[in-house]
Amino acid sequence: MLYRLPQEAPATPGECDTCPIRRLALFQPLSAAALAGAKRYRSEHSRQRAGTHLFLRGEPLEYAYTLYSGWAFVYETLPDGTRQILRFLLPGDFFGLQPELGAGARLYSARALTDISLCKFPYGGLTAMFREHIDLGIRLIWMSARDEAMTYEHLASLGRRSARERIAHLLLELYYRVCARLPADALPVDSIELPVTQGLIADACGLTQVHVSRTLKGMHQEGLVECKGGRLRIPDRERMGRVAGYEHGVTGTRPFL
Amino acid sequence: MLYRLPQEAPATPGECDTCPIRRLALFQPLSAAALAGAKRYRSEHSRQRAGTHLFLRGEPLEYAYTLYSGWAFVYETLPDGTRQILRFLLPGDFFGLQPELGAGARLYSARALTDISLCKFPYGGLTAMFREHIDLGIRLIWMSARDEAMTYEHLASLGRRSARERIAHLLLELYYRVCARLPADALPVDSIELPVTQGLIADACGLTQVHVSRTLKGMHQEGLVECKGGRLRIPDRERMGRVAGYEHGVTGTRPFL
DNA sequence: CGCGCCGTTGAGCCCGTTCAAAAAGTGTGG
DNA sequence: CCACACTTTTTGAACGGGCTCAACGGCGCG
Repeated sequence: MLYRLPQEAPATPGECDTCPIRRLALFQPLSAAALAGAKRYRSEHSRQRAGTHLFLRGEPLEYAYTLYSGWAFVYETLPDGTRQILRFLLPGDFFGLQPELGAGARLYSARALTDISLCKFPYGGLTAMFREHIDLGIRLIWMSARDEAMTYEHLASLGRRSARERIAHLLLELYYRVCARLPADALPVDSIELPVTQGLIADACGLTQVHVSRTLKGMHQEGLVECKGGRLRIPDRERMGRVAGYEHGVTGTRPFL
Repeated sequence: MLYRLPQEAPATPGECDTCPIRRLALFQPLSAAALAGAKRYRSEHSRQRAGTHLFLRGEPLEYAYTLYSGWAFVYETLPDGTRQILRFLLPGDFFGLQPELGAGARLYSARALTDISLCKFPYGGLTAMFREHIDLGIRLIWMSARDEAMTYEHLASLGRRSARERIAHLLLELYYRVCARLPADALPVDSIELPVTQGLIADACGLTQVHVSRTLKGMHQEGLVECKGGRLRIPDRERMGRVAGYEHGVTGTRPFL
């Protein structure tokens, strides 16, 4: 299945100064001059087909990445063969940075969900890059803080929310994250493209695919969501938010980029 | 309940240059000179009683923290009143950094588990501090990457591990994290002090206190753990690691600081 | 057309929950 | 040192949300 994502490939892929996702990405705070300098810490822009493994648990640490277009995900496989998706990656997301414990081996894996393109940053140059471009480092700190908050929300889901709450929460999150990457004048959109199977939803929510199917059917019958054929529509986000168990007034209804 | 923790308060609390947890903490990479400069971004050293709320969901963002002595935890309370513990905090841990979404309000809460002391960093000065002391920023980036990996492991627990696996995993993690904070010549220790009730274990593992009690009893009968009266002993860490579902050879048996 | 992946449906079971109550610690004040 | 209150842990019995196993239908693709 081929997904044409809202965020099209740029006219000149690999050229940071015209990069359409810079607003969301690591390089956001850099001036044009600084950008030119920082680019040498980046190896070539790379394209990967859907299904490609970007890295696997146990492999040595080589690159950190910025996802440029398409979808990907970070996951862990447990001894019994089950899988837990740890994070869905959307354009602009920075990932693959990991401390050099465990003999410098990857602790988890990452895989392309659609055809993607990404920027690669060799580990060897990272510290130097941050030292040379402090704003990059500061930007990364705040991006990490954002991602941490998002992961905490997932922890609360897996620990304390019911199946339907988890699913509602995940779909709503993905909806908002996708919207945040659309050009402002395209909003609001009625439905988004969602290249995510029920099996993947299950692996992200700590459920079985079978139970996701049943739950999703129930939610569909109540008019809460339409999630089929790679598209997602949430007729009433307010209501969906209540099902997802959002506390009113704090997170608001637009949790994360 | 009063817990005397292994890491005693230092002779001169608040003096960074003699700080016994610097090895693990944010200030680790700084030279003595840099340390003196960086200290002005820190407000006074603060002590709190067990049970104190360090911050609550919805409050404005004021400080980030380094926990100096004692135990604390970060948690979220869901609409139905249940609680999910997101992170246990041990001496040296940096926490409370959060992006300024949600109208600059805290998205989750933090609470002291024992009597604690901590260093407070006003939000207003953080960016300036990182800009002035690049090494601090870089250190924080790597600490965040470590914490992210640890949180991912928790996600995998809540999503895909059974009750006994989750509990084994959590206890083993806490065991190693405590050990990493003991002076090297005190190791190996037979048992550690663990100021954590079954209710807290339940809230961290996404279980009920009742089921934690039963599971822990079973594990005790098999000789896997002794977890009572605020002390934890793990007779056979190798075996415990297998129960926890560690993949051999990657994480090894010593996952995290 | 046939194969593989994805989603649906059904039946039965089990892990962990819920509700309830008692027992065992732990800290406080007389 | 004991009495009392409170928190933590234990134990029992019944329930149920989500899982397992299994089969079938639909759709895209070679």
